[in-house]
Amino acid sequence: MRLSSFFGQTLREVPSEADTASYEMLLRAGYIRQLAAGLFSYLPAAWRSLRKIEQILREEMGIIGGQEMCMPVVHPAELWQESGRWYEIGDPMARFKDRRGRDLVLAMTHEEVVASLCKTEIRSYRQLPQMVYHIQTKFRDEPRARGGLIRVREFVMKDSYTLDLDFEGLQAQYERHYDAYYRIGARCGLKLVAVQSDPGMMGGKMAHEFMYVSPIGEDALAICEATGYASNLEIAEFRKEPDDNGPPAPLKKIHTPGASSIEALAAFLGIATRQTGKIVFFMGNFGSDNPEKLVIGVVRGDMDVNEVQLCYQAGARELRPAEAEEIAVAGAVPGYASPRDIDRSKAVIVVDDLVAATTNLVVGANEAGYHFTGANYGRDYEADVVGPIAAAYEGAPDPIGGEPMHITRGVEVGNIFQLGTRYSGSLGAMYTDESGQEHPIIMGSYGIGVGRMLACVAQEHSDEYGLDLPVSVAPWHVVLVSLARQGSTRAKAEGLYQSLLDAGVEVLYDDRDVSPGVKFADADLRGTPFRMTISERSLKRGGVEFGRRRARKVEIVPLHQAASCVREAVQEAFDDLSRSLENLPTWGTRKQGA
RNA sequence: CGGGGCGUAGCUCAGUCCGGUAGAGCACUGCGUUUGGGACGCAGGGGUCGUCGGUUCAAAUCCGGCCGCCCCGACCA
Repeated sequence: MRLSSFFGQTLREVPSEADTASYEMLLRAGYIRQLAAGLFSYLPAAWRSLRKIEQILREEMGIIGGQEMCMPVVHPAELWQESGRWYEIGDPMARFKDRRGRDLVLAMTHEEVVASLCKTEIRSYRQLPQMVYHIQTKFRDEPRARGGLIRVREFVMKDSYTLDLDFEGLQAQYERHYDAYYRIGARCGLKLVAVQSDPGMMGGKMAHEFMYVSPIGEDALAICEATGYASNLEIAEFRKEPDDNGPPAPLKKIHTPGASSIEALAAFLGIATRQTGKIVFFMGNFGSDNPEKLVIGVVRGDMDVNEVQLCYQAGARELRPAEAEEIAVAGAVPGYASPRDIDRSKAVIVVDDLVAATTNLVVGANEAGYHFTGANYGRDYEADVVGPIAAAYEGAPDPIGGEPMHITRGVEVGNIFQLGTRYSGSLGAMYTDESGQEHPIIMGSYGIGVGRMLACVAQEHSDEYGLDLPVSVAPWHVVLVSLARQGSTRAKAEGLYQSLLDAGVEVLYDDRDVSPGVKFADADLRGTPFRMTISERSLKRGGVEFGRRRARKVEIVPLHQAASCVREAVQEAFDDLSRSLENLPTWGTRKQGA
């Protein structure tokens, strides 16, 4: 590609909307342009990179037996009504009508379509297992897009779907995806970490997310290097040892004026926050048949509630923060709230298992300015559910070996879900077994965001000068900078460009009539891993300069060897990436709890 | 959806408080000088100041509605 006629300009100044390094660099390097919130155009540079990522996805899906296909972006509402997600998912699903008034949706994902296809395509156990995938646009009307390509509304995703006779088959395909996802990350030059995750609205029981660990990530992760435990904080467990607060003491009501927070209470009484109980209030949605109900969570004062776990333990579909009036209905007094004296018909009380096992906590008295000391579970208050609802925290002992966990952040690049019969059941995707019995197909679904992968690679592989992409993802292998001022040099540059093309090297040829500084700055920004410079000066020294992007030292390569030299360097770079595949985690070698 | 910020040239921003002929840098066009890390000079082109309405002799500026973008929170397959 000749830069003189290339579409996509670099920006010298940082666009004000750039909130992450990846976004800033992808904008400045002329890869992407925002059209509206969460909607991006991919300029030629980005498109080349995205197609390379897609090709890696195709190859790895092929290796584990996937067959590529393509399913529509627009779906009839009936399909989503049958699965129930038409009703479960609210605003994130974009809905519209066609000219006949028929309800349509923009695809958020394709479980329904796959299940629907299975109804006609899969009849017999002889046709299973199967694995299909496509690389297709999705739309999710996110309440708030951010981070450039990190969180967008329209995006391209590779999503694959496995179809099995039974859970053993599902497990096998799940494990193959687990391994493939690690390989995909490595081939893109990005280290990913698999963490256990919440199956959430996908249904099913086991799920992992493949995370790019970075402070820009939106998910919090609990990871223990020592034991290998790795989990999304949403479902992270940790080992709990109750403090020894002595044998149960009598319950005593005490005056605690102004101590309406845990910190103030602990300071007032001269005790540690861990000797108190913290009460939090949510409104739980318990499904269409039940009205909303107050959900009261109780954790130890030094801990926070894990909302996902509280929701699960309470048996609610979803939680939202409760309003003051809603709290008052059950008889609770915020700031001095107590698990005692709650109207149990109006609230679901969930007590953390650690709290239930700890004696003599200080809790509110449901009366402004008063608390109880010596509160003991079972004697002084009871719960509808006792379960783990406390959020893991920095240094919390991991559930396997009790080693301290580290809380970090990560971007979810991919995920794998064991769906089971969630969709095949509701949509009637059945197969007939040897004995003539019908069973729902056992499904799994597996996604990787293509644009998000590019964003993460860009985030990881950039410096103050711009992008420095891995050879597998960079739009071009090498940028050929011509500083030619004489016609004869220009002719040599043209010849070199042609010989690089002939050698199969992907070359961006800077043939523009601009100053050297501009060319070097753009070369640094655009992220090609190698740079070759031809000029009167280099020719005087015996050829052309060649080296890594921004290399301090460059080697002089004779003109006639230049193309093969680049080709070899590119091959070496690919070989390096291949070597990084050798010691990747796999399902078989993963540590317990990973 | 709640809280906050912003909307002026392709980009980054000044001008708004205190109403009175729309600005700068970068980018772009032409000419000349330059030429190994975002050169210089001269001459140009480009904006119904997000939008609709109100106040006023007069609105980028004051007031109100709406729209859009960004940040924090909520939400997130």
